[in-house]
Amino acid sequence: MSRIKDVAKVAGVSTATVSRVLANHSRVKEQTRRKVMEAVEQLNYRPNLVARSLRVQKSAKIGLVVSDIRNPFFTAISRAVEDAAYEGGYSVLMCNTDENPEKEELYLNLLHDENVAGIIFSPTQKFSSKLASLDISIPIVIIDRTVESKDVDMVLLDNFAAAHELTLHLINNGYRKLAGLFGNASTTGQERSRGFHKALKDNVLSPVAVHFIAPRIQQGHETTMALLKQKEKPDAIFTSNSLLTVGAFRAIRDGNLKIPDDVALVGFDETTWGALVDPPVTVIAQPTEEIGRTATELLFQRIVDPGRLPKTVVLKGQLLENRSSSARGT
Amino acid sequence: MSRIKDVAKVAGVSTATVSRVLANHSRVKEQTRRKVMEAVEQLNYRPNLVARSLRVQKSAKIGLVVSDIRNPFFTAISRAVEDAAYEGGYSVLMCNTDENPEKEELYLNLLHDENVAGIIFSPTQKFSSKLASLDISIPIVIIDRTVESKDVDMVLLDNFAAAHELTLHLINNGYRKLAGLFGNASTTGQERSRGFHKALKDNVLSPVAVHFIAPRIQQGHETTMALLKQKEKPDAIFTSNSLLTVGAFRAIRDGNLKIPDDVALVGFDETTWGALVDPPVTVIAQPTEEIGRTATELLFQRIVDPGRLPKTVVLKGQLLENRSSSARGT
DNA sequence: ATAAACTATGAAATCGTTTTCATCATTTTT
DNA sequence: AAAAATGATGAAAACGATTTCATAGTTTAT
Repeated sequence: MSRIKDVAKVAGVSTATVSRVLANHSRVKEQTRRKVMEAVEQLNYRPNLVARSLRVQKSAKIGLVVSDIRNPFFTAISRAVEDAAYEGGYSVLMCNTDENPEKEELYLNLLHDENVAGIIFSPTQKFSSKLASLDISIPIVIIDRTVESKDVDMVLLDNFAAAHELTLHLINNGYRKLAGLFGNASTTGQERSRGFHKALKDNVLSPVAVHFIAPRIQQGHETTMALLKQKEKPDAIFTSNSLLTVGAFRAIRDGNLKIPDDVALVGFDETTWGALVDPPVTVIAQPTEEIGRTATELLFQRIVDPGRLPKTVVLKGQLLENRSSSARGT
Repeated sequence: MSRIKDVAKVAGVSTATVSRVLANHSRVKEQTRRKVMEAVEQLNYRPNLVARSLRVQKSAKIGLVVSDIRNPFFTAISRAVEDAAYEGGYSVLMCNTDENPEKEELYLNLLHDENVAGIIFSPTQKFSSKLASLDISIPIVIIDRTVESKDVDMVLLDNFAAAHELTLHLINNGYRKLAGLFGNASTTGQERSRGFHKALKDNVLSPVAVHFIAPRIQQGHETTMALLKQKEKPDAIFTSNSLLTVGAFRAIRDGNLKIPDDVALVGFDETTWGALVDPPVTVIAQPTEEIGRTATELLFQRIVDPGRLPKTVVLKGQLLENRSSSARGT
């Protein structure tokens, strides 16, 4: 591996000049520029990014900290962030925290210590309060979940409105005994439950059951199984996250019940499977591509101008009506 | 942010001593150790990883270069690699190449320049020949796909055997007019097609159609649509990748055909949706957790001992029989 | 023709660690 | 008690880039 020193020697100039040619900042005589470029070619020189990062105290990397890589929502986000970052000349360091606050702290510190230019982060609820106290002074954009301190960029779904709309859809289609399954790891679950409750209250209804559980297929399955065995069975199940939806779907099928005749099912996130199963599942689709892109752009803006006032972008979900919640008695 | 210099000053020792205390290598008097640790606590000091990496010319990061993050297979692998790396004290820098050889080269160089300790990589077919010529002298473990130069660690599925078994399963269940859809980006598609052909030949059959296409839902859909319109319709479709399986599944449904009565469908990889749809899809499940773990372990071994002879670990897929390919006339 | 202004370049400092080498203090051996 | 061995520590070099500052060489202004 060749170093800048080697290039300088071959070109017959100082390392400072080589650096200047490559950085393209200050003026260099055309003749020397050519000499240097030739030497660079010849030696196939690439600058050492670690050394550069140490010197300039920054890098062309951004960190992406997601809470569950197996959740298709985050996969889709990752993809969008990756693309947007690549276009901006940045590469992405991706970390999976598994909804574990310890891992969150570890990875945030790690990324900070790696001199990343900024971080896109979906924090657990536990962590959100801690964020302010963390003394990392690098650009951060929060996605998917709110944090308490408002002075940070965020890209969120209007979860309340989305959940409200989804619940209303169920009510309008004739369902009256609704049960809600919400993730307990994020603020998202909280907000969606508020929309759920509001819609019910507006219609003078109360939920048959409400559970805050770990956002895992397994938990969704178990909880739904229990729900379907209880005395007052729900006629519709509202799930706040696609992993819970999978669990619920399986449980309903395992109980030999028909969707939506025996029990309707709705959820969040447009997934491959949600459209392929029978019946296809009604969901609120999140604009993942837009969330990822917006977050990356917001991050870039803040990197360029750390002083700019924090912005919160709230995006709308889109109701995709499907047969899993078609009107009662149809 | 405090530096090692600050810690040294507070503790009243030299930076060398601080470094020694933290590295835990050489001996330090218990009393000084305590002084240093107190200073570290007090200042909340964390070593600058970039500086360390520059000095020791390595880091506790590994690179994971996958070809499509939206493919659940790679998501599952990522998860396993992440976990295994975390346990080993490493963090993972994850890159998505989108089956694009340019991005592959870019990311491989980037990771190299970032001083990663090693790379886990699933190369495109185009790239595999180039790998040997690339002058990056860091530990690499290839996953999922073979490369031409044999002197590198690999973790692979026995694709030939898996495809053979899957094809035989179709034949044994009474299907005779098989069509094959294979990914054209990887060696995996090639090998699976060989297993497919071999099983047919063993039974004195020939395929109705064979297509090598981009491993995308869209392509799988289009190709299957065309297949179902041609004169000699297949009675079973073999897909070599879960994205193609999705596409085929949709196309069959769009054509109002019944699986498996009108046409059977089999594929690779255990996915959420594959088990939930009706009928559930027969697949060869890959041991993703094991692939990811093994790759990480192999990489760790090579990092420790760069001289050890390259190893290729070949894992077996598991046939999960399902109704999408149940015996004809049953 | 001389002074002033500007250009192009190199030497050296710097980023924050780790590690070698030398040194001094302490313990062990004779 | 002197010599030898061992232990603990600090000063300084090293990793490989960027950038400040100084300077020699040119051009422009007087």
